[in-house]
Amino acid sequence: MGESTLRDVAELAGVSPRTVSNVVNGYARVTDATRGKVERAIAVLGYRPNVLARNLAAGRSGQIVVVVPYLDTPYFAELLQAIIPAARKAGYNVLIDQTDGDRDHEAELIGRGPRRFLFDGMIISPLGLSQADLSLRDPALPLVVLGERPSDGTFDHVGIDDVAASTEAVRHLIAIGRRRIAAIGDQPYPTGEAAQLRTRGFRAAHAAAGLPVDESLIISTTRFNRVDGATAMTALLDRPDPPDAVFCYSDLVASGAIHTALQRGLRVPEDIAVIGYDDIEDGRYGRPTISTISPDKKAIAQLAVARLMMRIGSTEPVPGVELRAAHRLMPRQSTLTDVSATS
Amino acid sequence: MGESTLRDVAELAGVSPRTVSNVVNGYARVTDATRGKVERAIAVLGYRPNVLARNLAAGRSGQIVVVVPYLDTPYFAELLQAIIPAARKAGYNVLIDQTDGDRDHEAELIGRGPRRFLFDGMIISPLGLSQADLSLRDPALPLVVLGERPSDGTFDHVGIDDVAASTEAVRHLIAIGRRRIAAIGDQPYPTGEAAQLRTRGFRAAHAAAGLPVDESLIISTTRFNRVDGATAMTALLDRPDPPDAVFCYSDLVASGAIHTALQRGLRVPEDIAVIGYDDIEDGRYGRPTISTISPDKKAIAQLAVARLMMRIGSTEPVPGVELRAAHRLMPRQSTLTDVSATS
DNA sequence: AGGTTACATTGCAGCGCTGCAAAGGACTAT
DNA sequence: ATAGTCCTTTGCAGCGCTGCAATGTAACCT
Repeated sequence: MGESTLRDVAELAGVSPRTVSNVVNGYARVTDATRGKVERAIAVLGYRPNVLARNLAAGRSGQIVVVVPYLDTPYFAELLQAIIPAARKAGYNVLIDQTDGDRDHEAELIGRGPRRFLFDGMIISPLGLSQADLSLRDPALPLVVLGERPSDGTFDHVGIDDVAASTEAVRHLIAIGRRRIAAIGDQPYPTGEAAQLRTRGFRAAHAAAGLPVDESLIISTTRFNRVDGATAMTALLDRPDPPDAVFCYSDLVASGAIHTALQRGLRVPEDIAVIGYDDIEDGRYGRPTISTISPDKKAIAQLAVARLMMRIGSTEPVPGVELRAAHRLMPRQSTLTDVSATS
Repeated sequence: MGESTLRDVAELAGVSPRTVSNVVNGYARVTDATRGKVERAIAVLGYRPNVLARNLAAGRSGQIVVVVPYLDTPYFAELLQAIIPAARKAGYNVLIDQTDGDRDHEAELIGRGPRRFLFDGMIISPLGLSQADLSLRDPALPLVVLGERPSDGTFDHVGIDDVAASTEAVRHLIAIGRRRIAAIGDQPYPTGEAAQLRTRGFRAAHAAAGLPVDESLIISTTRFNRVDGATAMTALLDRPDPPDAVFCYSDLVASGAIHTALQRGLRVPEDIAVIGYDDIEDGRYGRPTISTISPDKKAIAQLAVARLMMRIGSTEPVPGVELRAAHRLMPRQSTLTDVSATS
């Protein structure tokens, strides 16, 4: 059996193709009798609508694209897991694009590329793109930005309050009695805005507690992964005056840092407490479990998708908004010795 | 400016729409003069072809879908990185689908779902699907299977020689003088075929060296990740007679196992040697670097894409073939003490 | 020169569906 | 009985492109 079309169904059901279309789309008022006939015909023929034709006729692709720097970074993988069902529910298929954080690749995607027809809108987590670059985009592209690139007023931005979250993380370290606190993950250059916000929180928590900040304990990294954490931790522990706690800008960094500490025979958290950021699944199962800042990924996904749908649906330009999802401090074994319940 | 169409370009260039189409597609013989005119018009109008319309007219979607159980598993992420460019080069866009290893989800994808129109073919790495399930698929779907589900003759299968690779891995452990070798990752049930092949290699290497296999050293796991490795290693080290080497069925498992060993104050590889499988990037940068079996991911990707293109292009049913990509043993620090060059 | 070949270019029809607006039919109000 | 109202169903045209086969024209052959 070849594929049957709307017309075939219409013929078999004895109605017009348009009516079949109405039934298929749950449109308008269709009498139960008609609906029954059509549905029976659909079942008999095994008809399924041709998405391609539908999209061409409707002038949309029915797909959105989610652009992330790295696919194998658990945080993005988990975020995608939240975005995909949200988009499906809204009737959209999700394309995934990995950019490796490459500026040109990202720029091409938000520009007027030929692939533009494949998606109706984009959710992007930029890495290489600077604030200025973002404004050079195709203005006709409905866009929602994740992470830390505040909106220029023409697109939406969804994120958590990084400064507040970071402040909480460091405040937690102070609360458990640590005084020499290091930070791993600063990125003191234009595209490192996300990192800089965390550094601001780091400072803010110190200020609030009346503690001085030892600038030499703020370690920069180019990425946020295990190796970076391990390397930075090695440098910290090689010092004559190592820290007694570390605030890592991602759970992967924390994981690498803990690994190094353990390898050196240090106890975590007794000798050195570690807190991460992102609340990735791995951190909930390792030993020790990793204390972290848990962004509400589901909320981020839903906000992003909802805004994007709105933008896609609207003909007028929509002013950009800043949306904040919730976050929670999750104390676990890497900062507490008496944690029984984890998760 | 709204989007301009083929017709607009044709009008401006003073040729027929069909000629513009020919130029755009690099088709047929077009005189340089005509091509020049058309290209100039395209540039002036900023024309880009509407992929949707093209696909509808051509009766294809221009997309293939790659189905993997987990997106955040580095092996799959890296494989995807190889597949995507290969598919793009062949003029196809890649959709990515994660199934969580869920049988029903996988079954739906290879069946006659409504999303079928979104892709012309599928590359799937099944996990929940049994051999029998695979044969229940939509026969009209061009399909290439990765991993260990040998072809039933109607689809292609691309993989490496798991038995041979596993044998090499264990032979390596024997060659460096180990005699009590454990295996972590067996899955003695129908969908665990991949794991079972590795266990076969494990046995084969023992047999070839005239060593007995201690069955109690073969540890089963449900998945292949860090936590599984850590848990299994804990069990092994708690024994009165712990092994002096471990063959892990993935690098993630190896990573978890090494983590546990180090945490217990053991030296790797001196006290216990560990070898993994997959050659993921993380294993090349950790401490110690992880010895592993490196499947030629690029070759796997290229073979899979090439076969799929062939299937898509062919109208006749194509008999399924078994394709083997190369693999290499990569000795690194976790099995050798004097390794200087890693990679 | 007449006929053939070769090639660049074109026209037609339609992929399968939807937007729009009108037609048809049943029913109510006067 | 006639006009008006409401709701279901329909027809038309076309989204932008390509497959196919045909057209026209220039170059070639004998």
